[in-house]
Amino acid sequence: MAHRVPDLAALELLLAVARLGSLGRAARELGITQPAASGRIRSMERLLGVALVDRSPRGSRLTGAGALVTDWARRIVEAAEAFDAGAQALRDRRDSRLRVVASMTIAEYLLPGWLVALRARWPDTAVSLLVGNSAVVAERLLAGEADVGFVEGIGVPAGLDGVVVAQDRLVVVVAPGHAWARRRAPIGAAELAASPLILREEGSGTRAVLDAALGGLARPLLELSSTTAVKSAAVSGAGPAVLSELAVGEELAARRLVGIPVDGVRLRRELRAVWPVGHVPAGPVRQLLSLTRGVG
Amino acid sequence: MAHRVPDLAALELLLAVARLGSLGRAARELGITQPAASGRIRSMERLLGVALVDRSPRGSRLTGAGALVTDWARRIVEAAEAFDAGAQALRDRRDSRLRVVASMTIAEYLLPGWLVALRARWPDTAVSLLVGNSAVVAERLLAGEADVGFVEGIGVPAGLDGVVVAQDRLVVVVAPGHAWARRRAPIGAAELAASPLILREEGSGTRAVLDAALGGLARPLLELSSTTAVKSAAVSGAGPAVLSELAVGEELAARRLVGIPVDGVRLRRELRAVWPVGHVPAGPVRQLLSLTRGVG
DNA sequence: ATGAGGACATAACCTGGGCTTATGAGTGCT
DNA sequence: AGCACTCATAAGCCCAGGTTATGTCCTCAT
Repeated sequence: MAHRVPDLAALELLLAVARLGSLGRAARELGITQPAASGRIRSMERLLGVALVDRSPRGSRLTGAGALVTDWARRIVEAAEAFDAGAQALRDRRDSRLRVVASMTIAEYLLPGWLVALRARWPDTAVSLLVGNSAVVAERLLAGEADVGFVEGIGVPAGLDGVVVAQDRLVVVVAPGHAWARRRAPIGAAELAASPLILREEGSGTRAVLDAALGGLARPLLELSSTTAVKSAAVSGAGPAVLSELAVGEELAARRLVGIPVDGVRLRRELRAVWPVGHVPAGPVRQLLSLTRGVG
Repeated sequence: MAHRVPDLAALELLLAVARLGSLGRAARELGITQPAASGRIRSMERLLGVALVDRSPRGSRLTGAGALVTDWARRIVEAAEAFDAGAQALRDRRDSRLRVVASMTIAEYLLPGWLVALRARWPDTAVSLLVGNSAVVAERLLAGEADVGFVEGIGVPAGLDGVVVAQDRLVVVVAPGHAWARRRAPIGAAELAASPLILREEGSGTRAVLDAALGGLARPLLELSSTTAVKSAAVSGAGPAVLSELAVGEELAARRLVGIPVDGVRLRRELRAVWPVGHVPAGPVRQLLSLTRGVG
């Protein structure tokens, strides 16, 4: 698989060429020499079997295929940037200026994007990240070992203040081929509770919200231990699944999964930024919050 | 940037270790030796500055940080698979069994996912891909140079039959900091037509749909020549933008953009699979359609 | 207890991709 | 004409990452 996809450096080079219109300028921007860039693009074209750029004595322009490939490449590079931002935070365990402690869902799906944005606007803010459930978040904040926390759930842990930064909604999804994908009427609470569903295991946050909403009645068709596994099962048509909207945003947009409207069930939960009471967010914390809520 | 992100082979190895629970088995699956896998994981941990797997004499299990990193890595690998599927199709432009011609939006956002699924289920189907507007799609199909086409828009070009495979909806989006992000009431047609918007250039499919819906009245604040540019401008807070839901699914899920409800304007458009009249879809075409509509 | 087997680590060696510098050739502006 | 810009080619160097061969540790079955 990896054999047929150019490496990240090559993809970034391609994006730079697309943006700057010249191999040489792209090379300079990436800190390599022009022949290196030339060779890299050439070997990428050989790998893909498609001409990507039109060279001319006064610059290089993408071919039609090149434009398409560049768009696919951009997806990879963006995912890599999110990875990098998250990894960077994970690496700087202590002694960094902004210490974040967050729940798994937020750390997985939201934080990388925020960190990319944070670094774009305030490149000098060093961020560290710790992952844990609500209890861990509260403990670290109150011990002064973290500057800001993110939790999902109904309330704010004792001793903390907070604001809602996002809504998470659980959604019922099925593969496009499933019978439910063609129904017009929303599903009611009773029917949902009676239907066997693909779910996270008991004890997970997602499962807890669903059980609470239904009154502890969710019937498992499959119980899987990771969000990804649930998603894969649903995509492959095993049955209806209940998942965080955050986890399936891409699948819904691409129609690999279809969302089924639900009626009479409260499947929202708030995602909150939290901090010790009295500690008014300032400095880096405020910067981060401004990105998540758009108040800055 | 690329310096701090492991290469794709390393990320795939990490996913394999997570799945199989053993360095050696993961190595075997990827066709390399155990010491190579061991070294690769080690150098990845050195690069990230975080322990990713717990080695024991009876297997390897992910650490907490490792699980998080693995999830981020999965995003990159999935993007790479889509890239590969698209590139493969582009490469086999000639002499292949399933020749697809599609519009830009579909080729960029939907086809890669379909092709990954197609290859997973029918690995021997060689796919080729050509991109063009509706006229090009019709021309190729009628000339017998393509087996199936995908178009976006209101109707089916003359001489072709088709089915709707997905709905595309134009959405109005703003950055979370924009004033509209906090309004409760939907925007009406008149207000939308009166507001300066970030738009694709005139002549693009997206712009055509918007102009038609508003009666040719859209007021540009910025006119940009690519979907990506419009998206970037909107994310950076330049103003409200109108974009295909497909293009912003990820940004909406991650709350980098906020969708504004619109009232009284028909912003849907159908995405259709098309073929020459009389040509009942069969073989590979039918396989592909079964993935897009879930009827197979 | 003791030996077999699996899993990971270490060591020594080898190969090739990708970088660099140096240079040539085509185009257009002044 | 000549400068300034583009990209291509050639020759040489370096090291990341692979391989084979071995060592250590644990567990399980005889």
